[in-house]
Amino acid sequence: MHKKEISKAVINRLPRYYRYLGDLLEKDEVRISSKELSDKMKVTASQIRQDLNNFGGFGQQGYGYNVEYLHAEIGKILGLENKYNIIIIGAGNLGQALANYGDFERRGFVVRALFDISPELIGTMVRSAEVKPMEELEAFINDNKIDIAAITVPKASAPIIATDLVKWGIKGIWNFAPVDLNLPKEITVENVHLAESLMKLSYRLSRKKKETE
Amino acid sequence: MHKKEISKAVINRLPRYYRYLGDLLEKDEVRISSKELSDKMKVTASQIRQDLNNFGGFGQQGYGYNVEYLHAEIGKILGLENKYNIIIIGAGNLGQALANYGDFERRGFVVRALFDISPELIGTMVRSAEVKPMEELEAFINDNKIDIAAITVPKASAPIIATDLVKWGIKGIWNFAPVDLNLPKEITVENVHLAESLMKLSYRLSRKKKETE
DNA sequence: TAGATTGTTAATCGATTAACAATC
DNA sequence: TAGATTGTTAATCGATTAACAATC
Repeated sequence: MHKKEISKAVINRLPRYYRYLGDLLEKDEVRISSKELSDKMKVTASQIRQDLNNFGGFGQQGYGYNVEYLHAEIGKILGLENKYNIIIIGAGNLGQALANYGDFERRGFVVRALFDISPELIGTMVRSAEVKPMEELEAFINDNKIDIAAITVPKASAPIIATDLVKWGIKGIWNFAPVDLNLPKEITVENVHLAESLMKLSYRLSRKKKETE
Repeated sequence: MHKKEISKAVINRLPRYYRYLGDLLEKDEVRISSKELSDKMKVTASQIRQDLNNFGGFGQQGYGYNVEYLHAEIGKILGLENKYNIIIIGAGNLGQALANYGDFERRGFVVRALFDISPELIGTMVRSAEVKPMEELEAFINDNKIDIAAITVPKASAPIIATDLVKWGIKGIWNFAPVDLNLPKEITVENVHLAESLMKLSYRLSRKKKETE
């Protein structure tokens, strides 16, 4: 028997729920109703309840949801109870920015090393991770239990490197290169296409400009 | 009379069409049918035709689409025929990474300055843009025609800075802080939530792991 | 108990896909 | 002209919202 597949739209919303619940938790809020949360997040209460009920009944009639409990449960759903070892391929500004962002580590994502071809970068430290030469990549993956590789290299090299990474056993790829990686379906690829994000902004700006003309 | 609003799903796909057409253009491809493009992009040909016809009939029966023409038209739709002046608030690694990314400039997005509070950064150059003190922000916006402000400051300061930016006339915000900015609806905000992207990756990884257990 | 709010079913809305006549 | 492929309408599918009985 097949458990109903969770839709992509729902999954996309989960991290945002998690963030809002984390914020409430920091403010020592104990309980919240779907209605209150819906006001804050500007989505319908109905959608919140539908989304959560894909995973289980986390609330209580007449009361609402316990903030701490719901936060923890969504964290589990998102797989945040696991620890993830990350390597970053490409130690340019973006790679360094990712390595330096301490919030990831708080959530259990630990950057183990960066890799680059530039001799000036090799050997330097970014936060607590070393920049290593690409030649050591395969061995490093073999010797360490690496879960995720972030790709921040130029467009042209990204597909080649991705193929290598998969060959060497990487299962999760966080891709920042402006290209779609065609990899076996058992590999999980999450894309961050900054240029496309900027174009969406420019679309909306230029359309608003046209409206007022 | 109201022209039918273009759905968000369609707009989200436009930059990807634009990218694929740009790639084809570089390979000197002259024409492409919705079927061929659908094979490459792994979406249905029907969706491609539907999406494009929201904006006009760019193709020709029996022939398909002229790559160069369609690329240019989508560029116009996305507002890429305009030039955009950008400032970056926060000159940390991420801000510097954005300023250094030359591809944006090629598309008409020019970084005019970065702003930061850190004395070590102030006065330094990132590519062709200077890091200036936050005190000069208001004057700089007044003296230059700034279209977009990228926010790469910590979560706590982001909403305050965003409010100031709006007060000083900024209409477009590219927000990298992990917070939702509640601004007047005439302000266009495009969010890049890296932590949420990483959580989506971890969700999918941990679910695949469970499946094989 | 009475009031509040969930969990869930049913209704609606919107987006995607299929089909095909129009036409290059 | 015959073949190919668009533009567009109609059918299907999926996601969101509304409604309300269940129940804390």
